[in-house]
Amino acid sequence: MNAKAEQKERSHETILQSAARLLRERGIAGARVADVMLGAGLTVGGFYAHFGSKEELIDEALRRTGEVMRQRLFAKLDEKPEADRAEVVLKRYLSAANRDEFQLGCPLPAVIGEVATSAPQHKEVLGQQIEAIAAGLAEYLPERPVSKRHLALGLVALMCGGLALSRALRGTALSDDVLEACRALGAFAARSDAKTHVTINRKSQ
Amino acid sequence: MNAKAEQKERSHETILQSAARLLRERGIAGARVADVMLGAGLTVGGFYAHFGSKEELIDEALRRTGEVMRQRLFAKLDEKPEADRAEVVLKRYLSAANRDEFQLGCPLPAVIGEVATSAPQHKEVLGQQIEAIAAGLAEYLPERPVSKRHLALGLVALMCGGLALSRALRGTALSDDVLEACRALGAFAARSDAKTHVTINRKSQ
DNA sequence: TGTACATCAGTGAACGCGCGTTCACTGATGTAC
DNA sequence: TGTACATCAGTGAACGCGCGTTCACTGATGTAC
Repeated sequence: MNAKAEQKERSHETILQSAARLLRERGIAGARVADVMLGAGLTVGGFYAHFGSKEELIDEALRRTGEVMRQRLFAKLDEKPEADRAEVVLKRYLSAANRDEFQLGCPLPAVIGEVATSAPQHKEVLGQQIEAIAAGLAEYLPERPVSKRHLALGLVALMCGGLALSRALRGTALSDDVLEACRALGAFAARSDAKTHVTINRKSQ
Repeated sequence: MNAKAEQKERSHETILQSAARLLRERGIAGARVADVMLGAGLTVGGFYAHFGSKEELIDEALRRTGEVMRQRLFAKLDEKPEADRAEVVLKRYLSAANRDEFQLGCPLPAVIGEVATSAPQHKEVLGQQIEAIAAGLAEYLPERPVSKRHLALGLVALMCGGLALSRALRGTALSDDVLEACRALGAFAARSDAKTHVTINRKSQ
């Protein structure tokens, strides 16, 4: 490959990462093309040599950030006791770090409100991301009267909702309370042995 | 009071209701001043005789819609068995009706993504709404190793998150799955007797 | 190897559009005498 | 009661600004001979 083509590929990647950061921090509308390019060290005009439209960029950024998130959530779970794994995922997600660090955090809370009224393609990508997290989580869930997929979907909603609320309220005491409350509720539902919830609660405080 | 003043008061109310509807349907950015006025049967120019700024309108609409929502959620609970009440609230909230009907639905899912990056006052109003729902819900919750407030906050996150996701995915099968999953998870945590979850599950399917 | 031309990633200014806000104006209602 | 003036809710056009997108241009890299 050419030095020129390599350069372009590198730029594409930089733009995508800049978009990913802004998407997580400010949502779809807030990830402005000019800001994305500025964040990538480039100027607005060059954008359309890399992406057909802003919507394409958002789709790609959503997929990418979702993937990164899942890798972080499910990393090194084999080092943990089997019964703890779902709870570990929940705690990783519902953490102050995931609320505050836009470089690596989850994009879903920033976009769930917007997707309902934006380009239909985003809806599809969002659905895929949710199914993917739920599928990953389902593997570590205990037997419950509901199917594992349903339990996992409920937990994903709890995770997204909790993180979105705590981000919306960032800087207030309530923000931390919400995170902690979601961790406790999630653990109560996700622990293999429901009787262990006393321990869970002690841990999460 | 004058006929003139009465007219103005009626207009104020109409504008607020139009704003409430758009806020629930499209969020803060989507509730455009011109659209709000159009929905109230008026023209843009008159807006600033009623509200100091769009932000003021949003604050007022958020408070109003939150109040309406709470009244609907907690209405006539005394007719229900005590142990069912929290579950009834959850089912009312996590219903297809609350997902689809913008006239009466909950505003929180539409705004949680935006509040993080919009006017600071909105953050405060959002916090108040969340505390209010949680406080209402807490009264009907069973004893758990977590405080009732914390359990309630977790449930509020589950409700908001579930409704936001199901709205974002509206029209897909996943949208309904998410609602149902959240109802089941919520009921599991909120029922007085945790052992009854088999029944709960049967009911919610 | 050197030279002349082609390619193309990126620039920067401009375009059209939609938004929140302002403002001169209108006409119906209210007030003073 | 009637008349002249004041008030003010609402109109409609304009303003400034920011956004996504386009486009003529630049200059470094690549290609052909």
